[in-house]
Amino acid sequence: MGRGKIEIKRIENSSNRQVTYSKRKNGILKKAKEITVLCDAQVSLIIFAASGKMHDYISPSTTLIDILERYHKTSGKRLWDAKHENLNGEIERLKKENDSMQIELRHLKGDDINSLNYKELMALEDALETGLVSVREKQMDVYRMLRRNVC
Amino acid sequence: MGRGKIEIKRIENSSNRQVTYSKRKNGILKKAKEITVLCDAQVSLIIFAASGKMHDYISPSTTLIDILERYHKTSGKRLWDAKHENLNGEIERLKKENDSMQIELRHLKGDDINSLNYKELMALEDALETGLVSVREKQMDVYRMLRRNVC
DNA sequence: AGACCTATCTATAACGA
DNA sequence: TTCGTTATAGATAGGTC
Repeated sequence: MGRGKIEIKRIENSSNRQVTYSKRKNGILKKAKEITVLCDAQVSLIIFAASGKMHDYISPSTTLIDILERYHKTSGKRLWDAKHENLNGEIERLKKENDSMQIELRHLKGDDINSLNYKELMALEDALETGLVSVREKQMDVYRMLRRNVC
Repeated sequence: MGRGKIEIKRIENSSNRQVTYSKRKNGILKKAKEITVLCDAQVSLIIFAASGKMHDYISPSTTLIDILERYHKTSGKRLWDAKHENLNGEIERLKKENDSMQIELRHLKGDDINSLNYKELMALEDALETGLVSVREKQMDVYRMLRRNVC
């Protein structure tokens, strides 16, 4: 549709590609509006350029959500169901992580340790001693710094 | 584009409207495919005829879900229902909880304590000492139990 | 409903400023 | 780069079968 015929394959020259994108994007948007008016159609059109810029058109008689619901019903394809499952999975994972950290924290604070065996208690003691050593060293560092600044 | 020019307004004759719908729908689908190939664009196009029939095109390099997520991010418009928002909210909450527990755990183990001030270091020392006392008491309990069972 | 036809209209590729 | 401009390719309205 222009001075020369072009093959339908990726336009290698990036500035031509950009120009063509912009023109054709406007063309498609216009067509979408036209079919909406001419034929009582309901259109949802979302275009992302390679650059990341987005353009969209949703027929004014409807909403994107409405179209997606109808899409879901008509095609049977999952949209946010799958998304929901992913989210639920992540929540499960986070909860487990949370629980085990909470238990570990309580143990370090000396709570809920009745169920631990002797070996576990020894490991816990080690961890606490190591922590205590580090913290006391750091305290001394801070203390020395303060002294030096004062004197 | 044809034997006669037409105004862009609803086509009153229903059979003409249907025919025009079918032709233009094909035209738009073709354009969507073309811009995808020519310009590396990613398109999601869903069309409902007044009759309820659906047609769609999603660029093969992506998925509708992916496009909707990007749409959500780019436009800020909500697409998902309240449930979805709640799930996202819960994930955020869990992640924060997770992060703060992780930090607390590291502190108790004597890691990453450079940023703590003297007061915080003292509180940490207290916590560790309390924990250590509890753990050693429990160790003694277990030890006494073992002795009693042996003798 | 399609599928094909074709005169006409529209979109746009290439170019220029 | 982003406008206009213009020659041409492509889309399609109105038809026929």
